Amino acid sequence: MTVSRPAVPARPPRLARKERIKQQAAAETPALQMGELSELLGYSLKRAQLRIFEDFLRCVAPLQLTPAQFSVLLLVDRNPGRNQTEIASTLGILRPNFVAMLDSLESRDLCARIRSTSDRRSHILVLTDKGRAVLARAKKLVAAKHEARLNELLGSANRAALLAMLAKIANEF
Amino acid sequence: MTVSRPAVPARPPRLARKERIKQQAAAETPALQMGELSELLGYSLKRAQLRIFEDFLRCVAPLQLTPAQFSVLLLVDRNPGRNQTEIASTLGILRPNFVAMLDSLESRDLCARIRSTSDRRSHILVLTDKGRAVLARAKKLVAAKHEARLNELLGSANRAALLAMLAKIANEF
DNA sequence: GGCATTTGGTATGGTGGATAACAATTATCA
DNA sequence: TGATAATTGTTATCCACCATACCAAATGCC
Repeated sequence: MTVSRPAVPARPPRLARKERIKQQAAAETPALQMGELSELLGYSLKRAQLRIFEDFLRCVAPLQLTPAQFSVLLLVDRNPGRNQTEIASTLGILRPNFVAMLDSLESRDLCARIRSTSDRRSHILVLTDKGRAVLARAKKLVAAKHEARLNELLGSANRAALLAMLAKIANEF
Repeated sequence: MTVSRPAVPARPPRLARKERIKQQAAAETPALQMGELSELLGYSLKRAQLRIFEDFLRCVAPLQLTPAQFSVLLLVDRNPGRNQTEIASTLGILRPNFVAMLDSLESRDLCARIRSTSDRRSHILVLTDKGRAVLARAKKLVAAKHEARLNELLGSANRAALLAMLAKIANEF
C-alpha cells in the first residue's frame, strides 16, 4: 500500500547560469591572467561540472528532471526493494534531505513509498509506470543530446579515459 | 586610501562530508547496482569535485581558506589594478555575492579595497602583505599536499590530460 | 544639462547541505 | 522476557551558495 503524505508542488529547475554572469562584464578590458588557477584541478573540475549540469538540465528540460532526480530514478529502477536510507546513502544524500526530494517525485507520480512487511519502519521505493516511462524518455534524451555532444567534443576514447579518472578520484583519492 | 566597512567575522569552512554520509549505512546489505549512473559523466564529475574540494580544505585548513577564497587571492595577486566587477566576473561570481566574500577577506586583513582615482565608483583590489604571505603559504600547501597526492594517484601525464579535457568542457561545451 | 550606464552595495528568496531531535519500530542481550 | 540500544523516516532548523531586483553614487554620452 502506498504511503501518501501532503502533496508538495514540484518545482521547475533553473538553468542558464553562465549567460547571466557574462552580461556582467560586457565590454571588457584586456582579459585577466588566470595564473595558477588554470592548473588547479579543483577549479577546472567545478567549472566543468557546472557546464555539464547546465547542459543536462537543458537536454532533459521537457521532462523537468534535475540531475539528482534523474539519479534517484535510475537507482530506484535498478534496485527494486530498497528503502530510503539505502538509496539516499549510495547517492550521498543525507536522509533528512532525501525526504523532500521523494515527496516531490511522489507528488509527480514518478515513484512511490511502500511500507515494508518485514520491517515496518522502512519504506520500500518503487517507480510507478509513469516513473518508468519518464526515466526511459530521460535516458534517451540524455544519450541522444547530452552524452552524444560530449562524445563529439572529446572523442569516445577520451571520454572513457576521463570517466575512469574521475571515478578513480571519487573512489580512491 | 583603504575603504573600510563594518567588520564581518570570518567563518571557518566545514569539511569532512563523506564520513558523515558513510555512517548512515553502517552494516550494508549487498551493494546497490549503480546502473547507467557510473556512465553518466555529470555524476562522476560531481563526485570527484566534492572529493577534491574536501581534500583541498583539509590541506589548506591551517590557513582557513576555501577554494573560492583561494581563487580570489590568486586572481587579485596576478591582476593588480582590477576592480570588484572584473575579478568577480572572471571567477563566475555574481557581484552581490562577491561583496560578503570580500568583506570576509578584508576583515581578515588579507586584501583591501582602494578607491580608484580615475573612476571613483570602483574599488581596486589589492592583497595586503599578510594576504600575499597567506597566499604564498597556501600555494605551497596545495602543491605539496593536494596536487602532489593527485599526481601520485593519476600520474602527471594523466593529470595533465584530465585538466585539458576539463578545460575543454568548461570552455567549448 | 539631461539621460542612460556602470559600480558597489543591500535586501531578499531559493536551493542544497548538515545537524539535532523525535516517534515508531526493531535488534540486542542480560 | 524485559529493558535498553539501534534503526528508519521525519521535522525543524541552520548555514552556505546562488540568483534577482533594486538603490545611490559616479561616470559616459549626446
